[in-house]
Amino acid sequence: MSHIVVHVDMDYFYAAIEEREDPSLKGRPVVVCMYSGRGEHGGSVSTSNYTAREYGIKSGMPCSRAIKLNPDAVFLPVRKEFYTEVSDSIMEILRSHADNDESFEQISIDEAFIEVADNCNGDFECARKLGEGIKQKILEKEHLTCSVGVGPNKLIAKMASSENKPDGLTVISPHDVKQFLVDRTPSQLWGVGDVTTARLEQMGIKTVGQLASSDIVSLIDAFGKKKGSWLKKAAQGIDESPVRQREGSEQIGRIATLPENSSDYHLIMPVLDNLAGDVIRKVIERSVSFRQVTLIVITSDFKTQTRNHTLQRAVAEKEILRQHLDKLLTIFLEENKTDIRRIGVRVAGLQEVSSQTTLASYF
DNA sequence: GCGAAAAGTATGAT
DNA sequence: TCAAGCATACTTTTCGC
Repeated sequence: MSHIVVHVDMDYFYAAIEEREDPSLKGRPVVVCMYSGRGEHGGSVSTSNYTAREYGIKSGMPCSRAIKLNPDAVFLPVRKEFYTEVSDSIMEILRSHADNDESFEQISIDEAFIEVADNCNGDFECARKLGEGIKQKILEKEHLTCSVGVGPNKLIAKMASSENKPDGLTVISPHDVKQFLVDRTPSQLWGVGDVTTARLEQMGIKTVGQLASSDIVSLIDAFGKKKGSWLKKAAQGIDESPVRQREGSEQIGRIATLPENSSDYHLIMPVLDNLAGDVIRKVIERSVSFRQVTLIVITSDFKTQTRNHTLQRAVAEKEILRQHLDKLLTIFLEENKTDIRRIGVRVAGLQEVSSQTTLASYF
């Protein structure tokens, strides 16, 4: 049987939660910020509610710019752990509507796909009702709205959910896919960002329809084999990637802005040490160990560089992580003169810590 | 010179 | 002009034979 994918996207998630917690915020522009600690307003906008968006305030924008756009807006710092709790509760609802546990895929703190072809016996009208049911349940349980998209694959479902925001529900049946896509801009395709858009424009491709009928060879020429052929298929509404349960992220990282740009080990290492502690905490929580350690450096010219080390065996110890980061940083500072603006840690090559004792006591 | 692993970069969404 | 903190996919380089 063919697929029916439902994509659920929470509306202005962080800001909506803050509104819910403090009803006096409703109707006012609300901006949730990630502060860098550089001056009073240093940082970027994480999420803004729709009232704030009317003033042009949106994700990724410097907070200082948001203030200029509306000095009367309410600015709040992100409370990630709290939002994660709310997210977990919502994901539970979504998971319960999927065909089975394997047919649920959370892709971010506020978005997920579910496959419902079996539950709906291939019927898109049934999927619409299921989507309405999900919206209702989330509203009852968490007092939050979401936008839902239904489509024959993840790509179309994701784009459909963006179609009517906020609090929308859009169903695109296989028959509607071509019309749905043809007049869109390539940037509306999920996976096409600024860089890809600019290159397509250079090639004279301004609509998804044009992309769909453009020459695969020239696309591969410009974007490489994988991305080139993906673009052509996506433009035709074809996406075979399955909805699959993710076991949790493949990497765990933390990054922060230094109090000032610097190349001084004594200023940078303590910051790095704190980040390493955060990472280790998450590692322990997930009960995993890691084999790769990466130092992330963003220099004062905003270029990102990474330095990596692979361990002999997977570990989960703070001291070992610290040691390797220290070495990577020292080498980096020896080889580079540009000041550092932001510093980060990432571990990867994660493996489940097989708790032998637990297993043994179980049997 | 090969395939695999490691290292490093580009990209994207919130 | 001002620019956060994540994760993933992809590409290039190095390693082991």
